[in-house]
Amino acid sequence: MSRDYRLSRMLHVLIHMGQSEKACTSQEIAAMLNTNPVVVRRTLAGLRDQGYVMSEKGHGGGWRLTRPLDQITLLDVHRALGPGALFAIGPSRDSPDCLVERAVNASMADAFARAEAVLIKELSARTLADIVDGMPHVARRKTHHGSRGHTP
Amino acid sequence: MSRDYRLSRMLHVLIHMGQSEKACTSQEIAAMLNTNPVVVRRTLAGLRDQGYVMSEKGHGGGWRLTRPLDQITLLDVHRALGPGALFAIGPSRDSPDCLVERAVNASMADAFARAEAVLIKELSARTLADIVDGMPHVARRKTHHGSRGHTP
DNA sequence: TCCCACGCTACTTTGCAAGTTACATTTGCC
DNA sequence: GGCAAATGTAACTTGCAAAGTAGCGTGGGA
Repeated sequence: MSRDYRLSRMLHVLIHMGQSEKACTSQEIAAMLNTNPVVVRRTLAGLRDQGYVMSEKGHGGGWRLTRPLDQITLLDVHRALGPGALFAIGPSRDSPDCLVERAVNASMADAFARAEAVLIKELSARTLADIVDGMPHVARRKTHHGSRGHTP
Repeated sequence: MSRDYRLSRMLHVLIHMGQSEKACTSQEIAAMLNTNPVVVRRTLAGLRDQGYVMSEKGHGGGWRLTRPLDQITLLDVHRALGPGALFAIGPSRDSPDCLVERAVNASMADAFARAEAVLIKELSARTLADIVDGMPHVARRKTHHGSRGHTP
């Protein structure tokens, strides 16, 4: 079962944006993430619509953060990416009228809801600035990406 | 992103086995889950290998529980299904040398680990018998499945 | 002996998000 | 004004892991 790497990727990208003076183009971000510029635009569109980034067309255009890193939580980003499932495991719907299936799904839903509550709490308690603060000192000023772009 | 319904399905099936006097065939279980008998055998093989069910060939053969429902937890079943991901979201590996990516993944890993710990705790604290106890009284004795098999 | 039933391999199909192509539109630079 | 940089978005293709399926082997009870 393939995984959803969008959250990790966007957190990565947003921190780089927060540390850059100029706008980042979709092409540059695509190179950073080993993907296609169109995929970058699709993903960032959600963050733009929720107000965390803004985009500009034309020369010198690209993407910029709209607020400081300490005002964006991991939960903010997760939610801006849209209603994707948190858990890979879900309730089956083979026999909706079956009382056993209902009871099983109810018990699972309760267990998963508790775990989700913890995850939501954890994600909302961390900002992008916290992630930067957790990095080695030298890295805060100059991340791995030099003038020659992201290391493949 | 498709979901993994095996846990829910197996919990469903195991409870029915626990309430049945006779063995359940792969064909019967497949009908219950709207799937193919081969898929049922594949999935139950893991539970058999871990000792929760046993299988018998030939007339009157099929699958049976090896222990009472109150001695099987949701975690037991989950683990018997093999190393599948709990979360749909994962760490990206676009730039393994990038310090930002590492910091992002470390922060996410910590948050997800806390949620996973809660889920593991919840799943290990519930048995299949607890699920049955949570059902309406009449349903405990005679679940929806009558002599004519599972309702589609 | 026959048929029930599991065991398992090998191959095909499916679902769906990413990948890709293509084109429209905006915008700053020269 | 022309050109190139850059986003926006539709439409189509691709990749891939798990389910679906066909087929055959083997054990075992009637």
